[in-house]
Amino acid sequence: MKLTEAEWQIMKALWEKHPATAREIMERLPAGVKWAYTTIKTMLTRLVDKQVVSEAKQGNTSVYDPLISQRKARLSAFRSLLETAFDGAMGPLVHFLVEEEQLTPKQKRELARLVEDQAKGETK
Amino acid sequence: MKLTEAEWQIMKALWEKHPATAREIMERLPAGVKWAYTTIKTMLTRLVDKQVVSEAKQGNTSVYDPLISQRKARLSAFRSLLETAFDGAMGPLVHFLVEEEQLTPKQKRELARLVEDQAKGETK
DNA sequence: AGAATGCTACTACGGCTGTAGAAGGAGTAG
DNA sequence: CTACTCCTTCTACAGCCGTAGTAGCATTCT
Repeated sequence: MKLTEAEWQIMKALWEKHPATAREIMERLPAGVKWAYTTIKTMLTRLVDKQVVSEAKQGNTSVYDPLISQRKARLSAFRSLLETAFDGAMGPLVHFLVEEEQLTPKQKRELARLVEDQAKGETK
Repeated sequence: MKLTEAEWQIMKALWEKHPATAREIMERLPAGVKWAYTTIKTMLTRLVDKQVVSEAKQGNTSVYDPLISQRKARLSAFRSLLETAFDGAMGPLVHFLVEEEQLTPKQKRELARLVEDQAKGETK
């Protein structure tokens, strides 16, 4: 399921600690983000509609839980980028990553190490 | 500048060969994509408004050119993903990439090689 | 000249997004 | 009982996106 930019904000707050009420989510949003309470409610409702979040009543208050993991959401966002911007192939992305100064030397070394570790584990 | 999914299709066709007319772009779209000619014109107009494409008259026909490179568009899309889905940090993304089976063994080796090459060139 | 073709500019329209206000029920402090 | 506070649901609205139709002007075939 595709999340919008604003929805990611909500979801991040929710993944961080859940279940959570709308108010708790509001408090956990990044400092810069100042949405009205009802804005958050609206987005939560939409997320529930999208089946990305579940809603349960606790007294008169709704309590929300993520229905998809951050991992899954990331995967989906990543795939989408790959698809639209890199012809769906890792090749161009890898190339881009390495070429575009996207990595600090440290990250490059870390990446190299991680990749090597993984590569080693595989049958050729 | 942020491109939408549909705009990426147009842009890809345009990067492939340009300058190009709307009709040429139409012909160069992936087989699956069947947009009306005017749809393409509309999107081109919007891209011109967004200053992502330039338009020049050749007789009574418009000829379009990309104003941003594919590299730059990719960079921007990539940054946006990084920002919204990976907390703006390469660390989580790298981790994700290596963990999530996003790479075939071959790609991992290639990535490792590329990364090493780059890492070598740098002052530690 | 008349008809067909091709291009342009303008208009449209439903759905999604960001952002919220308003109204109303319920618990709580006085 | 009354006022305040908090939560909920409904409604709104502008802007962007996907997708195109229509009308009008120029060129070209017959």
